[in-house]
Amino acid sequence: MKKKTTLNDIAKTLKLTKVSISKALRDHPDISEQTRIKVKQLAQEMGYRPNLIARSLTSSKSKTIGVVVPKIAHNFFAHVVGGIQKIADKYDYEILLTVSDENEELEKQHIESLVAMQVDGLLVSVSMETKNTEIYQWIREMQIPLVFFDRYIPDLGFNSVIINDKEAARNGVEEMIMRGSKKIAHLAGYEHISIGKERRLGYKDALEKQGIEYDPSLVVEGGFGENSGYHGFKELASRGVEFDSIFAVTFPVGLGSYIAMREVDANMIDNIAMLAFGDSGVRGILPYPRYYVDQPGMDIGKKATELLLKEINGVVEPENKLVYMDTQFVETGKNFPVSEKNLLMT
Amino acid sequence: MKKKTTLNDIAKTLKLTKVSISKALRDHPDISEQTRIKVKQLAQEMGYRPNLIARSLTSSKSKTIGVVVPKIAHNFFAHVVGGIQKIADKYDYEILLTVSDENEELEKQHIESLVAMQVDGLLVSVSMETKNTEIYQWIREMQIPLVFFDRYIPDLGFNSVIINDKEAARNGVEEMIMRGSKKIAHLAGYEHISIGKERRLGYKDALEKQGIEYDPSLVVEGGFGENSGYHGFKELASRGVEFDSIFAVTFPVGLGSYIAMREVDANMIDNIAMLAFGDSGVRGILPYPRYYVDQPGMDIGKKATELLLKEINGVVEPENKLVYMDTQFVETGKNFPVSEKNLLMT
DNA sequence: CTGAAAGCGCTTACAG
DNA sequence: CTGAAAGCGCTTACAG
Repeated sequence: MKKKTTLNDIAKTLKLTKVSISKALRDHPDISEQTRIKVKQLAQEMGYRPNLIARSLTSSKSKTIGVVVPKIAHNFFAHVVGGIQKIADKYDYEILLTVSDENEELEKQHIESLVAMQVDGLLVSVSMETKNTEIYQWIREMQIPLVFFDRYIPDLGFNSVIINDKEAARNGVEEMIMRGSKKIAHLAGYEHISIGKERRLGYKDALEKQGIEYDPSLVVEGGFGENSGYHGFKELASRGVEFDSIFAVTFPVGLGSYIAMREVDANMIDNIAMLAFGDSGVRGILPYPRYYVDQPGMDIGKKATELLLKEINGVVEPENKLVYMDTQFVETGKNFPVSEKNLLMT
Repeated sequence: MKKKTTLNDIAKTLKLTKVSISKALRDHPDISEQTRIKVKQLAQEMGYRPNLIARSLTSSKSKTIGVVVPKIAHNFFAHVVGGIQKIADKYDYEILLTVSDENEELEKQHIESLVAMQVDGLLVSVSMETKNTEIYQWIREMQIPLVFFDRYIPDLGFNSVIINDKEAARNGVEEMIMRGSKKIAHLAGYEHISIGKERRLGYKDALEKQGIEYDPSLVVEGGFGENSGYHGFKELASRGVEFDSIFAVTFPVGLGSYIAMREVDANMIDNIAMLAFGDSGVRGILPYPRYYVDQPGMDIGKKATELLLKEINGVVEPENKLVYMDTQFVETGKNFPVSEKNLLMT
């Protein structure tokens, strides 16, 4: 790499000192109109760009946000990251993006190196493996701003931007029941992860409200990816219990179960109704899931980033607040008519 | 934010100097066994983490890679970013991710600020608006390592990791013809973007090879997003020309055209065969596109990153080399049987 | 209006 | 084996 031109380079050819150059470039009132113009012109000619690393070191602000997502190649998280980007752009922050791949150790390592890189704050969605909260307690002690999104750990003193998982699950399952579902299986997420726990509670609530008895043999617990859905369905099928519908904890789980379903009995596809959290990103075109809870990924990303920036600027205090984003129950091809206004505007 | 402990903090409580601490922590042979142990223990207790910003300033290596993608909430790019991450993790680099949103000006701004942040190298996929190449020439002059992926600008002296767009398009269109397509419309991308130009050339080649006359009224030029597909189809339909098949330059274009198709005549859906570059990420389940060119997003990301790291380490010279990644022609539900081994392993 | 001094947290090269 | 010096590129606070 070629050597970049520095304040000193400009200073020398102008027989001034780097301090004056620094001031001139930042329109400091100290500097006279004419030298300011002269300086800026030369800076331009010499292709000067401030070294932001050096600036960070003096200002102890890096204008950088660290992000940890469990997965990136998944519709929902990709949209969240898109939202984060939009707000970051607006306020002139850059994003250090890391992916935990649902791995607790990787998550911890990434957080540590982001902190070592002096990010001004962190945005994290917890991996499905994470059980040890030490690293987060340390972040809290260090008073490093952090906002959770989608998957959070409660009672650690951090704000979280999430959807109302329990409520949305209850509503979704009730809608299925009103549309004729009688025996609804649940491919559930781990209980120790917020979304797994809450969605399952919503499922139970819906059954109770509709006077249907909760049957544990209709529930299979697992992770949040396609593999879990695939094996979850196989497990379910092997139990020999009857069901006419499935509530999948995430879209990937629904997708995995659908693939398993094809193998077990292709006819099921038309006869088993499926509800999932999240969609494929190809709205209304995919026949599965028949019903889904539309999660506003981009809005979650935006909101979480705005909140984090407020904490960074000391406008908002970190606490255990949960900020809920609205979701929508969608019946494929019905209340989401495919038309121009639903284009993703890309 | 609480003040982090520094080398000096450790030095003081140990009545040593920061230099010795620095050496001790990095296992420099200068330091005696016992003080090394003492230092490390105290560092641990005091929760010391090196300030990577400071280290960057002295070492003039930031261990950071800047990435510019046109879109992030799109299956293909999300997979590419996933691949970039994997390799970055492996070699202990962090990723500064930016999104140009297909906007030339934003792209330029992001590149400038990434350079100002002293990234060790850049990975970029050019926005569909980009016509001015000045910023890239400057990058070249500054000898900052840069590798293009998917969408590149030729003859600027950078290596690019791409698919063989022309070849894959030719092959795909020929496959359609062999399956009975006779009049294939093309929703094409802009000519000034590599993938737009090459895919169109492939389309023409296929027609020629199969003895079908090229008909300009079957080609609509536009961008690479859903909107372009939507309006492209409407334009096509308005021309009153006959066609039995569509070749869409990207998956989003195919999706947009499909939505428009539904509006114009829902029956078309079963009668018009569609070929697109890229898929939905929900392999084999979506009825559209009937045919697609499977683009190995993750592999492209990995390969581009590996190449970039080699340039950063001076092992590979930047030149105008094009590295091609393999693609595969897929007929939905046919040569991509839905089964466990096709799970995305998530 | 311009400059000399000090410092951000670290590393490298040179003394002792 | 330990330390004093110098520097990475910038900014802040204080003199003149």
